[in-house]
Amino acid sequence: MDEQLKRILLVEDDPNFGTVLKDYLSMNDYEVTHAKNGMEGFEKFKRGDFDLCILDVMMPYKDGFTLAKEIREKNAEVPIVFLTAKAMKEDVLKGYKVGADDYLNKPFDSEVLLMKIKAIMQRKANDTVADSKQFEFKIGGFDLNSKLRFLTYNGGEQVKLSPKENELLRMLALHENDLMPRELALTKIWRDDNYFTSRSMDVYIAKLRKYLKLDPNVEILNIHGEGFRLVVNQND
Amino acid sequence: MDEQLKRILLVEDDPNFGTVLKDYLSMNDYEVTHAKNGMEGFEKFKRGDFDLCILDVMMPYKDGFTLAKEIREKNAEVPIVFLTAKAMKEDVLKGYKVGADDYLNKPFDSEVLLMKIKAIMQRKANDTVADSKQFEFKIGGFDLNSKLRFLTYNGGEQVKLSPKENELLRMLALHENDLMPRELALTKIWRDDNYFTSRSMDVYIAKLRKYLKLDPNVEILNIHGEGFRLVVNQND
DNA sequence: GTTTTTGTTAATGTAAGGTTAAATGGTAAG
DNA sequence: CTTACCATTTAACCTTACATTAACAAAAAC
Repeated sequence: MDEQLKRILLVEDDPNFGTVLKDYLSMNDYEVTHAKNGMEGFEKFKRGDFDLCILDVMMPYKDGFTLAKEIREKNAEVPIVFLTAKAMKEDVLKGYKVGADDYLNKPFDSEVLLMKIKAIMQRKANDTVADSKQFEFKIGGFDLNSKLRFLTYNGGEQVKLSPKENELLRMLALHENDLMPRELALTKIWRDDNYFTSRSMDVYIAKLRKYLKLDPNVEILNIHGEGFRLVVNQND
Repeated sequence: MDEQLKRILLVEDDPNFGTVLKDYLSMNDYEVTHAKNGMEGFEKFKRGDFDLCILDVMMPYKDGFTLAKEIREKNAEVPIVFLTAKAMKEDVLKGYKVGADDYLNKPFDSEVLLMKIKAIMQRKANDTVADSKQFEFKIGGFDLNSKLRFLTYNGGEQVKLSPKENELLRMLALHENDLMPRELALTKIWRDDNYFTSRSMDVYIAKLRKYLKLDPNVEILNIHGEGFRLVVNQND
């Protein structure tokens, strides 16, 4: 699998500071989603798949702590960093109680932020068993090499797969004969769950079905409203 | 099984406040049923299946306490939260005596309400053994896979089931050879008990009977005015 | 025997999924 | 700088799946 860009959710209501910070992080090879308030932040969090959340503490409607708590309920793993203007001790305590991974006082040195981000990502990378590391699959008569992105049928011709084709087929293979929820592929591969990504996914399902037609025992079934199922019949 | 939306019954006679609150909760991903007085509240409670009740204490004809008592008679589990304008101590006591889970004084911070709701739902989620987790059933010669929604007869052809077919058959299977009350399926699956949902359920019973005809030892019997019974005869 | 409940089939409306082609956007070659 | 190519998204349109409602028949209760 190619190195995915690390994704950061930045929730910051100050438009100037937020934009500057977003640009700075983008320039340093992070993919940044910027939400302008707590509500928006939570919505975006639910729809995406983030490696780190940076939350401003002081926000108008929903403060950073409340947001952090909501995020923690959905996901116990994702690292959270708080930004705060004033360094009040009780706030810091509150933050760590909610499961903060770090704390930064505004104004802060942007390089310090980068280093901290790097450190946090690495720390997490180690103790995360991470989404299965399996990259080779036997699917009926096919062999999928997900690292090199190709599919072979009975040792014959290799079909090259595009990145999306590859990841989608891999995710189906990880759930062989079982349900692969639509939502899972959308949040993990497309990193967004909406009408258009869903349409896009259908296009890719069609492409995969075309490839898999070679083996009549392999098919991708739809489970209406739930997702897809890669089934392999053994009628040998 | 997919995450069901949590359902809230809101009983509040003030139309303005009620509507605003309903909208606010809806925006936060709750499915809200709004009743404008105690009578209506009780009717709707009986017909639906709610995860939480929010009751205004001061209501014209039937006050919140009386309503709460009636609700408790029907269901000892469902969490109840009272809304009250004045914070009179004896009222609070009365509320807890009726089995309140929490108390909120108007005007209240809407975020506080959200947090309390979440906390209560979680608390309940833990001590609820939750509706059976069984998803595979043997019904005479049939195998029902309720997660992937299909029915197999003697290991042969698979029939795909629609979500409603699947849930209904699963509920029948959970009560195999016993009465499955009409009302149970309607409140649990259709989440509403009225003439039309009842007719709809009959339609689904007919569909299931068609599927089950393959095995002469399996049938769905009606118990007039009560419900249905999935019987498996062992005349081997 | 009349009313209520249930059985069954068909009609309707809506949402989800399937398919194809064109638009977009990035990247490498010319 | 322009062109050509590729992966992906967007758009349009079509098909299928599903749930509800209607309409009428049959059975049970009263």
